[in-house]
Amino acid sequence: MNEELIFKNSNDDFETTCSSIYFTKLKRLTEDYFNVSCIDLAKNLLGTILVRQLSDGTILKGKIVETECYLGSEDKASQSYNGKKTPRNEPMFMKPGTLYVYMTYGMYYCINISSQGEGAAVLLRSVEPLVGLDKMIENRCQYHVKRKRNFAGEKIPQSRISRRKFKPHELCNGPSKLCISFDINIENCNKKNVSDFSDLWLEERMDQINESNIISSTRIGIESAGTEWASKLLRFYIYENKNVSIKDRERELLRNPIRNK
DNA sequence: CTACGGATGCCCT
DNA sequence: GGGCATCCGTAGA
Repeated sequence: MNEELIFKNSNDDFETTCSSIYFTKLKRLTEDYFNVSCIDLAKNLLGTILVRQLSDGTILKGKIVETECYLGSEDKASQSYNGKKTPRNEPMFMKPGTLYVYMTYGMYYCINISSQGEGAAVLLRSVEPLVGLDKMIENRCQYHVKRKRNFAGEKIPQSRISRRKFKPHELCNGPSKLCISFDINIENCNKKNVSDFSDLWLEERMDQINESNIISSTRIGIESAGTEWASKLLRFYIYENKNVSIKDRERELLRNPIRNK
């Protein structure tokens, strides 16, 4: 549609297209935007732009392409199930638009945005990188440097770390990958309200997003909550977007049998 | 391509 | 002490 800009990375094989979003001043989402039901917010967030300003002034941008709902008291998979309120999940109960960042598996973060509804929040699962890909790669690489070993527990030689390459769609295709790429952690983002925070905010979408290109699917990694809640369609993603962490081919077929054959 | 196991630290019971 | 809204490398098809 609009003119496209080719982004080049220091790696030769690393390039991606980026729409004119890079140049456009988009409207920031204000508090009213977040004061809707969890499911509405999860769908509305698809296509909106996540913007992060790092302490050194670097701007990172990405389009939200995958979200999940955690409904609150009734939802067995939610940390706020049964009205459970703890120091950790308090942001889920704060006013809509509040960021809830928590640590999982001892080494990863996830970021949520609270919505209307007691204890309800939307998990941001995947983002399509648009601006600042170099910095995102650096953040992902540094994460490995910090660990000084790979995930098999072997030490990684420095030379190998610097050679590690990321394709654009591998940078933020998962809740914790996006937190690493965007340098989001508890200390710098938890409990802030996205409608009034200078380091992280959201901007209105330019894409046409509607029921025809949203896939509804089951949530990821919550099987232990039991089949009833694990099978509810509370995950939403943009159809045919490469940055989605896990695709649901069955649901895509149901939605669009002709296009998929 | 999918399946699987291990890392790792903190929260909550 | 159990479990976790994950990720990654390896093994095998």
